[in-house]
Amino acid sequence: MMARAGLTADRVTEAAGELADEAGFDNLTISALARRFGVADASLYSHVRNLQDLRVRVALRAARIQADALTAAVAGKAGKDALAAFAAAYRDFALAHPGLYEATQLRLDPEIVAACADVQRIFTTTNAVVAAYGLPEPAHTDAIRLLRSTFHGFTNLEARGGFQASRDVRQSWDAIIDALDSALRHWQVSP
Amino acid sequence: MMARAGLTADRVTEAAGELADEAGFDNLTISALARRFGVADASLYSHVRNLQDLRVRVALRAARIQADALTAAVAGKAGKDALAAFAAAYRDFALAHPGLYEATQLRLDPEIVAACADVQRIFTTTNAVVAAYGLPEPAHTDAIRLLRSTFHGFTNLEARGGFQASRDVRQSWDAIIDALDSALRHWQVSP
DNA sequence: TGCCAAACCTAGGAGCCCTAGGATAAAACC
DNA sequence: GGTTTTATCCTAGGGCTCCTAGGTTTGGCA
Repeated sequence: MMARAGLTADRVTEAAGELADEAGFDNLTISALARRFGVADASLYSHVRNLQDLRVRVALRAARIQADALTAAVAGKAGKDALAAFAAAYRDFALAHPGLYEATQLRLDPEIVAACADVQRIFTTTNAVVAAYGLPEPAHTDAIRLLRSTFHGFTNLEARGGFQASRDVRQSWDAIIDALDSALRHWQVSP
Repeated sequence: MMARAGLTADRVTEAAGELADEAGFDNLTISALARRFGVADASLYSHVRNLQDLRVRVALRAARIQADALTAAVAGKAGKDALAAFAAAYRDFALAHPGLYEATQLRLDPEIVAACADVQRIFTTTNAVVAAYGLPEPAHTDAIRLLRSTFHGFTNLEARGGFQASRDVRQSWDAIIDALDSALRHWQVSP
């Protein structure tokens, strides 16, 4: 009588990502997702253990998409070129997929993080961008943290309308890349 | 028979802030707050319109505390001294009051933001710190956005355990302040 | 002391998460 | 093609949350 929706863990996760992008990761809910499929809430539990599991799946999917975008952006580049390309890909991903970007901020089990190749790819790509500046440890690690903090903080503020001054946000972003590049080149290595 | 809890909007908001600090802003719930007072859920609705209203009240309270800390920290300082003091106060607040800090990230109605003196104090204080570096517009605004982004991103990452390398987080923070100071001093003002 | 405005209550509806166990469509096998 | 098996999807229901409506008690004040 009623045709089946043809659900599977992947399709559910994919739709969950779309829902998160449209309604926000916080509003990613089992009920809303079931409604989207025209299915009872309970039906989703055949494919997903519970809401937390669904959120983790979306986060891992987001990591894969983000890792793809970042690694593709910096391929064959170095120095400021790589930094600018990395930054552009980072911001573009956050703007194009606000829900997935929120998902990347989910606190994941350290074991999952260590085992997830996509998360590791993000690490190594970030590492490669900074490595071109030739900083010794611990400055290298500090520089990575600076970049992660600034990119994350900026996109976060932008996403929730934190910049209300008239200055164009994109131009601020470009100026900040310049400033970060300058900071990396002139990093003061303490003894 | 049963002694009254002596609730009032302020006491409710204060307790809500404590609960948010202990359990996280996301877990600030009407039920949990009522339990904390030993009172029925419905009783709180005499003092607070609804959950969203409670969250806004906590956010405004957080803005006041944060504004107090920031303005007190930079009083009488300028240049890098002011920057370092601002940064220390910012991070200390985020670490001491994780729930209130999360509350400051709540998306508020622009009218409320404009009308809230404490939020404006945070703006003017940040503005003053950057003003000492004498940057012309639009570099001044870009520099403010850099600082806000980096501080916000760093504390956010730290709060959810985003820095897992062995490098001490506090030392990274200090190095990043140095780097930001350098970036502000050497800001490249485009024509 | 008696009245009034709060403070606080019980009762109950709606939405969400999740479990248990049953029905049914699609695939696998004979 | 018919039968068995499997996985998909269902209904029923419990617990937690937010919130409303309307009643009861308390503490202060005339």
